[in-house]
Amino acid sequence: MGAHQQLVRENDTIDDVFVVQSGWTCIYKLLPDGGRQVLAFPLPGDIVGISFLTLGRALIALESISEAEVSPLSAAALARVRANHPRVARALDWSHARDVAILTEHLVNLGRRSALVRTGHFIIECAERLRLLGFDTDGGFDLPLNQYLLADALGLTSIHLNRVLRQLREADLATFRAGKFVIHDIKALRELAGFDGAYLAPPPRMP
Amino acid sequence: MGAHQQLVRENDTIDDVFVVQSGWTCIYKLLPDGGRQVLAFPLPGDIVGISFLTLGRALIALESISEAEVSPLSAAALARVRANHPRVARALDWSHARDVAILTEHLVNLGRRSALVRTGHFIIECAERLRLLGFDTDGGFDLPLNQYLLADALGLTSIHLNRVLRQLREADLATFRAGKFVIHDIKALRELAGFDGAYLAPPPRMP
DNA sequence: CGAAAAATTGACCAAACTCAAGGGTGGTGG
DNA sequence: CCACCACCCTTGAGTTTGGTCAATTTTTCG
Repeated sequence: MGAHQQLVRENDTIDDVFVVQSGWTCIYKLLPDGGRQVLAFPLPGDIVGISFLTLGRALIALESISEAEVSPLSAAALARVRANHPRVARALDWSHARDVAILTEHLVNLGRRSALVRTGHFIIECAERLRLLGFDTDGGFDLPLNQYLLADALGLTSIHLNRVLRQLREADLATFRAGKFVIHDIKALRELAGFDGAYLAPPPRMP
Repeated sequence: MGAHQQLVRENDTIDDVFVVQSGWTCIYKLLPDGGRQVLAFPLPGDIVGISFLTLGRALIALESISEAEVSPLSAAALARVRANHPRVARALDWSHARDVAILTEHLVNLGRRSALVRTGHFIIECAERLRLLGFDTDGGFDLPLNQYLLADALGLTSIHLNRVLRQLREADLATFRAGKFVIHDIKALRELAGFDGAYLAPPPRMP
């Protein structure tokens, strides 16, 4: 599927979850005044919409932001796999718990961190998530977003985000250009962000 | 149990969930700089910590803020009740999905709403949640918090929250005093907040 | 090449924070 | 009964952070 395809709209009735197989996606909510808050960027392996099966309808929208593969999975199929494969069921539970942990950290980010620290935290989180997926993020990583989308995730205007990115660049911490983050000094960036990756850690013992 | 009792600290290892039976509680995260972000105020009937069973340890802290009853429930007991009572299992799923929806709305609140609108939204949400629990919130409701805690929930300083509360009072929308909100004009407040309560709605058909 | 999208910048403004000082209020012990 | 203390609330003055408006430049892509 191409970039910028809408897979779920707010208030859609839902019978499937969506399994991201490759590429970048985002989930968001719109506001009456036209604003948008990006809630998360589900990555390959992530499952979107588990809770909306229970609620009966989507409270958020889902969109691809790069070329992406996203597979719908019916509630019935999900229930079957859960029933027949306890280890998979546990993995699903863990995945969902981690999603909530990421959402929670995002909330903290918006509520209690300055634009600069918040942006730094976001960068480290992305790098860490990609690293756990097996990507090498030492020097940086692809993040195929424009600054509008990034700003909507970070609760900033795109203009202010632009200035924050310049600060990061001028402090030789990280550079964002053409959909790529280059990290110059990950140690300093982690320190700036006060990053504690415990919420991303895989479970103690999992298949 | 009395007010201001800590039930779970961040990073505690966890074998139980906590069922709030009566009173007000809050869950929060602390920041390296001493700041605090309150994530939610679980009310009677809410269950705290389901996802931490899966993760093995708590990523948040839980505290009572008023006189409250909170019952621990072991993972084993929870699994048993799930297995034996499908309707209860469904209710638990729904409750958890709703918690995530509330968290999500809180995130939107912090990311994209002004202090005034955000505070208004919070008030309406509380009133609505209490109403769904059977309380009469037409004129207002008890909210046994101090302004520090409320500010930490809303991502504001207590000083600024105080000014926002004054604005609400002077606009004849709502008054907060001595742990009570009095709502003067709920219609106008809803409008101010752009409140859409869909995320709180009970499921289409539930026991 | 040329149009559209995205990024960047400047000047100015508004929202929210900081610092500092008072005021209430309820509880406790003298 | 009152003085005192702890905790919370309130307000003012000044600063900082982030937002708004309005260009201009750069990049992307057909």
